[in-house]
Amino acid sequence: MKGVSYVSEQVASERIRLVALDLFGRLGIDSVSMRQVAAAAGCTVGLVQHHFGTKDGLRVAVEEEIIEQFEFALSKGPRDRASRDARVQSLLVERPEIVDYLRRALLDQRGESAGILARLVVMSAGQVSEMRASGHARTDASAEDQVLRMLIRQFGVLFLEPMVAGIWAELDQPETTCPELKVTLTKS
Amino acid sequence: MKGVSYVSEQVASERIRLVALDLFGRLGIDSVSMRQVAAAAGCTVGLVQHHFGTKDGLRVAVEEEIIEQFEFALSKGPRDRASRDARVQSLLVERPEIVDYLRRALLDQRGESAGILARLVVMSAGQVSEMRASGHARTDASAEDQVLRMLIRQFGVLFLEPMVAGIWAELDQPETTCPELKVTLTKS
DNA sequence: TCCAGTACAATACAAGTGTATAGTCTTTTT
DNA sequence: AAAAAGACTATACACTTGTATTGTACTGGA
Repeated sequence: MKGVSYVSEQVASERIRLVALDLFGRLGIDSVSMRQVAAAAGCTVGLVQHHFGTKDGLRVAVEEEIIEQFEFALSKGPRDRASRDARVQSLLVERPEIVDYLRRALLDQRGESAGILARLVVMSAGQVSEMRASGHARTDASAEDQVLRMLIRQFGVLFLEPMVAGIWAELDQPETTCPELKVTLTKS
Repeated sequence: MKGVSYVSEQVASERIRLVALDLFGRLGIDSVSMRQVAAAAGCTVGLVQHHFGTKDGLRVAVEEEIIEQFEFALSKGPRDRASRDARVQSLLVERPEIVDYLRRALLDQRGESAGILARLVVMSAGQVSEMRASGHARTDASAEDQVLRMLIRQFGVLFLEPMVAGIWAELDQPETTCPELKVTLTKS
């Protein structure tokens, strides 16, 4: 046991999982190599293999981390819709890597990463049926609709945000790529 | 000049460009190899190189195709907002590969593919300023707002559609991955 | 006829990929 | 203390990647 413990001095396997989640979310799984992950985690490729076997094993571990966070946010605290939404929302705001990762998973549709979406849908469906049973949700609307609305309510804005931000970035500093835009906008 | 002309018997460079746009949009540029493009176009890698130089050259050509389609949709026909929106909308509906490609470009934010967004923003800004000048748009609102609204109006639904469809797919056939969901949903 | 230019194919190569294997420490267990 | 287990490194291998190079067939103009 070490006396001093820096933030970066966690157990290595956890550090690897965290940087992998970050890199996967920012760049996409396929665009991130095992060696990049190892370098970012400050270890060698062999150690990543030792802890997670293959790259797909690392992906599974990363998704497991996400699922755990969701389960935690859903299980603790009061069970009404507003409270739960707030907890999920604060999780997503505090950990944007998760949003990035899920956005890519949702975008890809196909591929192994689609599985995590199924699990989140299952969790949301479980929440909806529980809220229906406990009187926190109406029972005169279809459960599918409520699930979809719950997902859109929680992810919609966060998924769209980088897209809108990207457009805004182009509007704010268009002179780097297209000098005439700024003029057009300011004069009109 | 050939007497018979099948649909797949266009000039090869055009065929390559079209299948590249399709593959890039569906799988992402990085996930598509030159050899995949060549195979899908029914030629060899050498020919792709011959026509487009590098993979980045192919990407530029693909984006040029998209820009041309937009310019055509914006330039022809009546110039009021409703007509223009309808033309752009029908372009995007008829060619979903373009939507797929732009969704990825917008999602990636970084990378060379961000450039095409800048060009589309410039085009939209030009449209807005023209509509302001010709009285087809208000001048009491900010031009930035109008540009953003125009982009969201034209792309928003199409960008979101596959994501929502993905969630719906999980809701419709969840028994493949999670048997208990179907029960939960139908009984509640 | 020559010949220059273009469309296309075949192959070769260096770099990067995931992963298997073997080895060296360090810790824990007996 | 001896041994088993785990953390971690180093290296090698087969494969894919983008691209450079070279060669072949066909075209249209001189």
